[in-house]
Amino acid sequence: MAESKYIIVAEFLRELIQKEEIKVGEYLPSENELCSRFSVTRTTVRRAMDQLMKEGFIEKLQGRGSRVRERRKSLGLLTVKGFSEAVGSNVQTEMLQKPVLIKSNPPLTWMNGDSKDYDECIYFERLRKVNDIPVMIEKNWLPGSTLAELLDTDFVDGSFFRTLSRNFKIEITGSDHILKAESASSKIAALLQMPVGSPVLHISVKFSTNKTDIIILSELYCNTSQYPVGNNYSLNH
Amino acid sequence: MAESKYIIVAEFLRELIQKEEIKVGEYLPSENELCSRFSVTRTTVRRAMDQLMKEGFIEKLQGRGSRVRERRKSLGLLTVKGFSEAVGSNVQTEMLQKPVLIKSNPPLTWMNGDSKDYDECIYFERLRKVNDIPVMIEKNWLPGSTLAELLDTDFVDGSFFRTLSRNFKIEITGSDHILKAESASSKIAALLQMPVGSPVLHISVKFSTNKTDIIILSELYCNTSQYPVGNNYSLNH
DNA sequence: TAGTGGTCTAGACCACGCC
DNA sequence: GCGTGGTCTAGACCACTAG
Repeated sequence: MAESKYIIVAEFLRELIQKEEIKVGEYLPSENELCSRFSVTRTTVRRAMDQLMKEGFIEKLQGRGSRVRERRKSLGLLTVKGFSEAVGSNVQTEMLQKPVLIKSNPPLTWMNGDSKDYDECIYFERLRKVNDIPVMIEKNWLPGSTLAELLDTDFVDGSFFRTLSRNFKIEITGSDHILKAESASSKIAALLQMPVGSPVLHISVKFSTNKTDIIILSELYCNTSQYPVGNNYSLNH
Repeated sequence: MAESKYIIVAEFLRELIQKEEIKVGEYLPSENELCSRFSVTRTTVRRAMDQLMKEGFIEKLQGRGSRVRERRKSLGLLTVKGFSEAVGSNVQTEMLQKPVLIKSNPPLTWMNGDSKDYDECIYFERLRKVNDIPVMIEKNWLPGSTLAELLDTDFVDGSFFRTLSRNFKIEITGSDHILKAESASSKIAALLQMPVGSPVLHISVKFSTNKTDIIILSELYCNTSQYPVGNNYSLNH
């Protein structure tokens, strides 16, 4: 069964965006041009573009055209995106543990019932700072070894998610969060340079992607005293 | 300028759902039936239903029909919905302050720059419990006095959001969150029955609605030790 | 005025669920 | 087999933006 035409058109455009052959703010080919290029009707092209709009890749401007937008703005801060896109300026990232293949399971928070066992996964750990003040510890698990290439790859612009998009065509399609306020353990407190027992925001995240077999698990510990965590949601993509 | 036909069809269906003339799990009229009822083509009807799907009201099942779904499931837990929909069972709500019209501004968190001053707003405060354990304090502001009727209205099924939907056709279309882990003040600690200084999750929320002049502001304080806060996001409505 | 996206028609055929 | 939603065609006219 061949793929639908609108999916083919959407994939074509999505790849142009992922490879940044059309950059943020630049316009896609017009609907009529895409019609003739793919020999389809405008309905089909519009369907493809509606899909990309829903995914947050583009926005349409009547009378002007369709433009690539910054995807983060349509997806929210910590909702489904990483950190380097989240805070505008003066963000530093310290890699506490470079990506390695480990032989144990990811944390159990999300590993109940629905998911099989993974005998190995890729793990890395980072410390995020704003203006040289540590604000977040980020532990990441990528179950399975499908993406072992990641071990040898430098992150595109320092961004994990951008690397997944550009190099592997993996896009985040959803996320589940569990939020807790906890007292900082001695280890967490030391890394975040705060007194032991201070309140920290603990977020467990499960990201789902367009590849059904690929998920990403994260455990975040945030010092919110100066930089609270933001999140936003909108139906009007 | 008359409204588009697909908007008229969508409004017709949305109202049926809001009034629960079609209940959760029940099927809408088929696309073809709506075509003849409104004298439009299937394209137009499908457009209307795509809109409702995006808003989270319905889901389509190929070969069967289109069904009303529980909207909360498409919008996430604390993302854009209230509490009584969020936790399945054993939830009690204690009204600490019944809705009143107060003459002061809502809290300043969201009142920066973009928004005008409100000389009055509706305020109410609730304590949410699970299995008789207090888990969340909820302070709510509804700027302006447009909805003064609310003061005399009992909440539909005890739900504030359902009341807005059923009685006022107000639907949540988005939300902004600011999350902080804080130490419980004596007042908060007393209400949540936890020691002073315990970590509490403080969430400031701004809800936007389909009526541009109506927003809702909330300040939530959660004891997450037993009942953490959940949140989820998905592109695949 | 030319080009873009927004709405809409009147068909067609396919894939799926159910009886 | 029948009814449902899913995909697609080949047009049409409108609303908006920009040169």
